[in-house]
Amino acid sequence: MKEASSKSPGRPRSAKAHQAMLRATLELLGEMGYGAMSIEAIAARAGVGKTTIYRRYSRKEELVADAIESIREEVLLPDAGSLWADLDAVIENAAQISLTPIGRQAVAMIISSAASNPGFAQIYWDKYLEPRRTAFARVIDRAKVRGEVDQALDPGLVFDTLSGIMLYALIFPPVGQSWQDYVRGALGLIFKASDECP
Amino acid sequence: MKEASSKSPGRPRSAKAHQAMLRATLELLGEMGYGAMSIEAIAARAGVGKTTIYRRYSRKEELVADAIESIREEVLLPDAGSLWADLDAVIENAAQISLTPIGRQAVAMIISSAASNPGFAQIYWDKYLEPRRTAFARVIDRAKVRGEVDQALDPGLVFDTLSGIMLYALIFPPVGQSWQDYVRGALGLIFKASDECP
DNA sequence: TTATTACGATACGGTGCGGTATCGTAATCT
DNA sequence: AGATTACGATACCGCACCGTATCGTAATAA
Repeated sequence: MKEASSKSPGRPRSAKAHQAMLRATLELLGEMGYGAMSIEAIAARAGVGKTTIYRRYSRKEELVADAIESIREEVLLPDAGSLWADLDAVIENAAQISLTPIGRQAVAMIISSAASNPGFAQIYWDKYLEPRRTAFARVIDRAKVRGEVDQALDPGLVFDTLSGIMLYALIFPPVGQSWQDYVRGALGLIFKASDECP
Repeated sequence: MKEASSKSPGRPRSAKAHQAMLRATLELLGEMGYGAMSIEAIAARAGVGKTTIYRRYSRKEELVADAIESIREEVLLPDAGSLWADLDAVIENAAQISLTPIGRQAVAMIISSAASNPGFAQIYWDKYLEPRRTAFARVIDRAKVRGEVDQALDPGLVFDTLSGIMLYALIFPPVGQSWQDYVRGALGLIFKASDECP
């Protein structure tokens, strides 16, 4: 009734239970962080038995990696008409995701376990950063066509710098200014340069 | 023989034991991260009794906060003659600290617990970032005197952006390029702008 | 000296979690 | 139908840790 695959006999694995445990994993990750998270707590939150989790994952890292990987999203950055209108869309998109508890804890986990478990950083890169980096390159391309920025500007480097300042502002929230405005100001530092400096 | 204070009678608290537990805390923080660190392990590593720790700190966060706070360092940025020579000194200084296991875990801890325990971020700001931010402002001032950058350039904003890209490069190490060179390239993005755009 | 406090070491009960096993039930294949 | 596999629930053992208490010893003040 759920998964009409074929192969083996017996009751098939419940997609519902699987989704519930991934969801609970993300919730708890956001609430308490990777280290403090227990399989028992995840099972309880998801309303599934521990067995059902252990049947799928043998280690916590596998579960968490899969949970993060399950976050699929579209990165849509339609042409807003001008460089800054496009940039505002980029900032807003990032704000709605990175300012989330899950986003915070995911980043913290990546940094903390970068040495012992580089897989987390890879997943985060593949699933989150890389698509945005590609989309951002298109924004810069459009700006180049419009003559708004230097033709030689490296989109990847700009994206990394932008990501950096966003991350920084996430940890040390600006005072007397919105997160978005602050990021916009830092971005101005870069694009004042590549305007047109003949 | 250790702390010749006055007041109360009885054996005074051992400065040696105190220092040993702070040191062990930093070591273990770098090795396994905040969450996985136990008081028992700290006591064992420091060669002190658990009692001796509990007599001073009632919670792990207090101990860790104090340990991080105990890292005192001078931030010396002597005039190296040119803007880029000064900047190289800044980058090198940051590299030697942030690329350390302790530095990594400290940052991870701050991000992870930023919501539940803003004290960590505050300590990091006061003890690490703020002194560097001030020192960096002097670097920019010198560059302004030399006419190397725009007079209106905001030193704080530049510093934040620089810190951001450093943090980003810490999480996602550049490939085929040293950390320092990568940061230098990103910095070029900013200072190409404020060179002299007449 | 005596009183007082800290020390390292060890032991203790309590708790939470890991990971496995078991149970009765539910879903699916042949 | 019967075989097979997954399910949620629960119990279980073992372990690591927490936080406190206790012990004999060391260091200091009066």
